[in-house]
Amino acid sequence: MNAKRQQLIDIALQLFYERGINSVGINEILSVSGIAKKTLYNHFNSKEALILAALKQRNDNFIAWLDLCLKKANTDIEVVNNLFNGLSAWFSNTAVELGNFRGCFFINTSAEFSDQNSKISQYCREHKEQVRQIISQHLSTSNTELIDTICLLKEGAITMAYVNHDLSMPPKCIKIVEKLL
Amino acid sequence: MNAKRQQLIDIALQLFYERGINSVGINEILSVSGIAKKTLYNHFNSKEALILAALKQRNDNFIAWLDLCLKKANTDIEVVNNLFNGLSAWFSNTAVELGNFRGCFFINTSAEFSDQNSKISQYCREHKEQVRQIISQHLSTSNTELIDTICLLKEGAITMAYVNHDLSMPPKCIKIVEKLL
DNA sequence: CCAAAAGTAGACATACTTGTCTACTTGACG
DNA sequence: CGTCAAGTAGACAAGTATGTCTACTTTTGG
Repeated sequence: MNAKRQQLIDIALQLFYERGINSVGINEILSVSGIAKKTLYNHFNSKEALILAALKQRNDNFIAWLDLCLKKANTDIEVVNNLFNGLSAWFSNTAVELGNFRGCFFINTSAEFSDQNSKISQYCREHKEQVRQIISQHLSTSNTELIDTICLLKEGAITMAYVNHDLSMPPKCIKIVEKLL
Repeated sequence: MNAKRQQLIDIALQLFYERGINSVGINEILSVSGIAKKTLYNHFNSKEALILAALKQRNDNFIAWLDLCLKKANTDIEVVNNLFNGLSAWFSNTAVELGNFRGCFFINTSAEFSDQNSKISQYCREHKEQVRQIISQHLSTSNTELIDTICLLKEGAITMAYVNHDLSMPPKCIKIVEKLL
């Protein structure tokens, strides 16, 4: 049954994102989901495989949410507005699809796994690349300098929201991009 | 003896920064340092106390390095240059005082400790506040918008260097600030 | 309707975690 | 030179981690 598999992924993602991957054990995922250990190891070879599935799930959710945000925009400046207003909504837990804000799952996961060649770290990198692609797709220009700037501001805003508890950056990001155009 | 205490802090900081706090056990710190467990628990009540001491040590190192970087500047634009050139040096392991780059120790630690009210998360926040203060001190303006922008770009550059393996952001940050002035 | 697949419960192996404690040794200093 | 703090080595307690395995039950499809 794939339902059990999906259930495991969903609960693992929620717990991993809420508390960090290394702070959540297999046994907790099992007791919360009410699924047997054998079933988990039928679907996933190891905890790492489950982590990768949870990362992929989060990536899918995030990309879908972002795409929806940016799709509504008609001009480049609207794309920028929608991106940073979207971040604001995420930070203040208004974006239901993304769950309670606890920073970027991929930044957090990179921080936990120091081996930069591990599949996990690589996947985090790929996620960031995909996000960049989505942003790029919705902009009419292929000005890489501008896209770099937007990504830079985005990462800064996420980090400051999580670490500094400063949620006020997204509007400032919009102003900065406006000035640069 | 305070020498043993300092030795424990130094080795703990190195291992914690290299591999993440939750991935490094007390026993490893002891075997690497060659210090007895009793001695560690004479100086620190718990692993958490050692973590806090390591965070403080890193904060001291980082602030000293940053202050030295910025001190050499005579104008605001030079301050900005020195800041981001300093980050470049850090990312490419040219800033010996900061060790091999593995992202920002405080961002990484925040990611590992989900409880935002814990002393550890609070200390990470305080570190970011101190860094902002240092930058602010070296600038002639007290334009908070500008300081926000610089901090935003700084956090973005650190995150992209670590997660994306993109070390090229600092020069771009300088250009962005120049355009905004 | 029955066989195969997929589920459950949970004991178990093995390894590692933090923190305590005993018994012994070393070194600094009045 | 002897006392006492500070160090060492490491066994131990109690808990947790991942992953395996047995034995049993439920679901499902031909």
